[in-house]
Amino acid sequence: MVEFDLAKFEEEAHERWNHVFDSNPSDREKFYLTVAYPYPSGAMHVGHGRTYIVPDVLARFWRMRGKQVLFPMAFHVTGAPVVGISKRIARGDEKTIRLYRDLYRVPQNVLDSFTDPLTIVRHFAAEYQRVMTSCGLSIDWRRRFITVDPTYSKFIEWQWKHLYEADHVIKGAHPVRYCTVDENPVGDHDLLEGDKAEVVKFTLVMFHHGDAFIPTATLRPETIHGVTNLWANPCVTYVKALVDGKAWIVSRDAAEKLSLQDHTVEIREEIKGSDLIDKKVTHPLCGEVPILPADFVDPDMASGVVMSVPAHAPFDYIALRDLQEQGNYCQIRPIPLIKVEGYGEIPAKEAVEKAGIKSQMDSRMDCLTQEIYSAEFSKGKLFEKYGGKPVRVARDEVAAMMIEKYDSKVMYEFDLRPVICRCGNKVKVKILHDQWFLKYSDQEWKQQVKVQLKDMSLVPAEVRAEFDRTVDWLKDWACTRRVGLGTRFPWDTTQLIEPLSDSTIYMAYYTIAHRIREMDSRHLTPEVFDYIFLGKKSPDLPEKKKLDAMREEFLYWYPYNFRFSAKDLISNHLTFQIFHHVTIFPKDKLPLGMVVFGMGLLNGAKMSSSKGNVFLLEEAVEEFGADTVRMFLMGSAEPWQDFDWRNELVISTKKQIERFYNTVMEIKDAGGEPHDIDRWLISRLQSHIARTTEAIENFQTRQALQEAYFGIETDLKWYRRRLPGNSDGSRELHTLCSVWTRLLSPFIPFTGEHLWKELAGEGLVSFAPWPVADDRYVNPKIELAEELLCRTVEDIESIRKLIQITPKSITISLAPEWKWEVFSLIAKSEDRNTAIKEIMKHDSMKKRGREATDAAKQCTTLIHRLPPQVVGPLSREPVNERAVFENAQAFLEQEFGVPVHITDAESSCHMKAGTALPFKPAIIIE
RNA sequence: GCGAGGGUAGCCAAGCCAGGUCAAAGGCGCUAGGUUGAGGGCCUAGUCUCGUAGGAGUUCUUGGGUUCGAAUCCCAUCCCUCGCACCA
Repeated sequence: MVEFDLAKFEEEAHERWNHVFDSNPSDREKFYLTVAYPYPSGAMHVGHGRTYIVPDVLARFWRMRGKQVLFPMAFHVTGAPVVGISKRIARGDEKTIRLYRDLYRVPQNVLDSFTDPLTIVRHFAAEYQRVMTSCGLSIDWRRRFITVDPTYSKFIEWQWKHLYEADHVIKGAHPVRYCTVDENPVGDHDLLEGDKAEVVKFTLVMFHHGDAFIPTATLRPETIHGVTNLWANPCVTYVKALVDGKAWIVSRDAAEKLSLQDHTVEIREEIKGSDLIDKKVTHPLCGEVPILPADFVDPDMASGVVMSVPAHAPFDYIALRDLQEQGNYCQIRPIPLIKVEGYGEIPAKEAVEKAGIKSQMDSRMDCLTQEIYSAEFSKGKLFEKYGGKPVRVARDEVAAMMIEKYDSKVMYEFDLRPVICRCGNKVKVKILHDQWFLKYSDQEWKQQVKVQLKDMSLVPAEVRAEFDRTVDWLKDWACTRRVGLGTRFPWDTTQLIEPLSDSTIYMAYYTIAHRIREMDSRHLTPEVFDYIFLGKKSPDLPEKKKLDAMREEFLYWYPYNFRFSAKDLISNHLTFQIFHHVTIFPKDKLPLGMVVFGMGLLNGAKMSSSKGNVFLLEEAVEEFGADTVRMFLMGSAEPWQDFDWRNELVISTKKQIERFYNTVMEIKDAGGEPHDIDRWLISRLQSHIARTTEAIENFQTRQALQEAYFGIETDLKWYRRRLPGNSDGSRELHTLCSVWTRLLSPFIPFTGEHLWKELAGEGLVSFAPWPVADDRYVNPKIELAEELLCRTVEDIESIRKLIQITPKSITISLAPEWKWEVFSLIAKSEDRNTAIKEIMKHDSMKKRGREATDAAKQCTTLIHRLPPQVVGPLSREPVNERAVFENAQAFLEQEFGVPVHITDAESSCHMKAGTALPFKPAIIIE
């Protein structure tokens, strides 16, 4: 007998699987599943493992069910991150190098070549393919491509032509992070600091000062009515500049920023901050107010001047108070304008005093500010005299009104500072023109997507709400970039198509990927793709034969049946792809279903490559074996749930596989004659087959394993316990082994192949027929009898444990026939509460009196406790309990090591005998 | 803040949609016993409280409600996780 050795099984299987999963159109029904292709910028960890193993299990399952299965894979290499990585490696960034050298185990000579971004993705794409193969993924690798292949770019260009013609691509302006030294937009990877900072939209409230404007930047324009003063920093140098031909007074930093945001700016003169103090300014909505000094005003924050609303802003309140305590500006009073539940007249004052804050520098000030802003935004209402509207409504209305009537402008600025480019310069916000958008805001387009969503099957069902909401919420998407790898944007070749936008219909490309490779990319005009995907004929198509073959593949495979992807992609990729599909493809080629994954944890903490909290998939496979990794990942949680990788649990998974293997090897050649217990085993097996099948059809890998592994194992344990001492089991066990191996082989294909060779001799289990539950083998009577026996054995055990005497004999006393009548009447009755009354109306029961009522009550309790699948048959037909126990007498005596007697309760004089109920005989241990 | 999901025994986790099969599957950990004995062994039993007869009592975040009956349905509450975009 071959010892359990996963490494050996893996080697054997890989040899036999060479190219067997390559899949071509055939006369069988197809099943096409795709999973989000990886961005290969680093090594695979066990979290990735799950993402690709789930579809593989499904692919293997449907293949065994006789479908023509397509499971392809490609690599997404477009985008910016890898460009940043290569730059960091080139300049010797320690952190990056450590990650790649130590965690991802890239040899030094390879690492040296990583200064070229394409080399990085090519290296890891090869790694991915190698590790995926080692995990046993049944992928058709002929169809592999990467997203910078020239043929793929042609395909993307074709797609965009259609989007453009459908009016979904528009040009606009967009604020971006921008470095004025590099003269380039700044991506995440180019930042030294401030990667959390977001661009927010400030309203510039324009105060008049002589012939000039003093713009103050605010997020709360509705508070204009409560302005008591402005704040300027006396230590800062301001400038007077002509902005779009009109004089503005702003900080020097602000002047430069404004020039990046669609304003012409000419600086005319410098003004010391101290010269502004005590000057008066006016605004039509709040009248005349003074400018007061404040150190906290940051010249790098928007315009460098802010308006002060001491009633509602803690910073303003406390700054004003400080000045007043020195005896200045005592005539200024906070002007409240917002009523908010939970606060009195002047919320800022109240909050500051309640918290006992003494100084502007108090670290709690930010929290406090946040708290008041939130409360006012969510629950606040303007006073009646200012319109009485809720703050969240008034904010936008006031801003719009001030822009229209009072010269206000919008200014973009970061919500956090500093934001520093890796060149060391401060990053600013620039409004970029020539920015292209996908018009996801288009209501009609949204509507088409919604219609399609309705027809799609979504797993798990709960995510439907999230999809619906995402469609409603999507705004225009900036779809072109200036840095990174990717396909050139057709209408502006200085820009690239953004990586999420080039990954929306590539599932269609898989169907032709292995054939289009043979074509010259220069021949791949839009007309060619129109023919392949849409069947549109045009003259002079090149290499018509090849095109026809591709058209045939596409028609056969498309649409895909299921797409698998991570949960966090719902709000972009998974939804985008529906948008693009509905535009380009006809109804019968639109996606059919999606499965959304949960995320991976490592020992309870979120897996993250950047934090080093990952376990590499390759290491896992080496240490525990591919089948172990697969079975653990599939069995520890359902695909859409989060799973937690813990080594000690993985170890026990390996033991389970070993136990399965050893059991099959032990019992497969048993040759005994079948008994009743064999019929029981095979009967039970049918429901395990049915339930496993149903679970996998519903993507419940965990449920399926529970059923296919533990369900059958538990039965087998009971079976072997029930066998007479001298028996190894019957030849039925061979059937069971064959079924069992096939049920588990999608999960543990390597062990599966090895066992299948032992069992069947030839052929691959990967293509063996999936077991089908056969009703002819289902025997409810025998299952019920065994259930009765098993329950009785459990009862005997629990009594024996409790009384702790050494028993000399066991008597099983069976309930009389009239109790079966009672049982059946109660079980059948609609209302089990009134059933007792009904029963007592019968004369035969009346004469038993109290005894009958008690029995009825006990039966009611029992019926509630028994599973419905037991109660149902019992109510129709009593079990011949005597036969069950007499057949099992030898077994019982062997189990308990004492003589076992079977009696009728009615003829017994033992006081316990009266407690006998149907399906629950009285047990007397003496 | 907005949107989606979730809180079950020492831990992980099933059950909840279709209320009585629920003191609540399975696993891990722990405890005891067995295994004539190496190897991240294997097997059996126990693991809320009480109980010398298969039982009873109190549990499923918290507080209410509906019901003969609630882990499951309704309302409220507290806490947690994820997404909120130009980033794959």
